Amino acid sequence: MAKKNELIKGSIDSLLLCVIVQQPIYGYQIIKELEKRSQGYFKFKEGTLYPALHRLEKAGLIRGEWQTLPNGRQRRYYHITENGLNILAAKRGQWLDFLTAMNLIIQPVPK
Amino acid sequence: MAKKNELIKGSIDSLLLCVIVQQPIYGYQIIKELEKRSQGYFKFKEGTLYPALHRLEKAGLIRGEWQTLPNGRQRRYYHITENGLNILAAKRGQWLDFLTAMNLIIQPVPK
DNA sequence: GCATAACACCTAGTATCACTATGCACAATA
DNA sequence: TATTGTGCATAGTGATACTAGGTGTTATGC
Repeated sequence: MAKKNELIKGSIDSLLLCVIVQQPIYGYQIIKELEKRSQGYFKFKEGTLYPALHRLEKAGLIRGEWQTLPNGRQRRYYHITENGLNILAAKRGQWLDFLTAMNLIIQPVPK
Repeated sequence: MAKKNELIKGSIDSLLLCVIVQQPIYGYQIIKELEKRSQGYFKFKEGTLYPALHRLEKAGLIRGEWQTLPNGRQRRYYHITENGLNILAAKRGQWLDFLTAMNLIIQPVPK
């Protein structure tokens, strides 16, 4: 059964923060942005993204604000909070640690 | 509240296969081996390891065999199967892909 | 001698979380 | 006109790593 990639689990929060930290951005655009930047690797579904955004907002790492477009439609723009910045820095460190540990085990493609 | 590291999810199978592929080894020793090789980063609990081993065995990626030690005690040694070798190769590739994608997003520690 | 840690296996229950599927609403395109 | 794209949202599901507990033996510390 092996899902496509269980590795992704636990990485979403970091990915979202990485995108949001660069500019206020709304949900739908985040999906597009992550797909573009990862050269098509990350293709999150709305069912994955929105709950994650709500989680992050509830945790105080990001803050969302509704904005009304000229045509009357609404978008919810997220920006990162002070706390979010700290957590993002920590998460980058965690990623490096994890990466290092994984490579110590998985790399040895002795051959 | 942000578990220590959700990134680990999805990586266990690969880690186990990486260790088992090098030598027949038993559960308890796998924990020690992963901790040693990762310089203390990976410290899996039995409650994580044994179900994972059973899962891999059920999937046909590894095979376990009970061995009786001179003192009469028993250990279950696991070795990798042909299918396990293939999956391991695939998982190594998946790891590289994931790694690449993650770095494209997370790396930009501009500054 | 006795208690604690280490060895070595196991399971049940829980929480998390990314997924599928679905819904609403409007705009643009085919 | 029908489909695709934009933009938000939730309910339900499945996978999985965790906590917490259990069994029994051996080695170490006090």
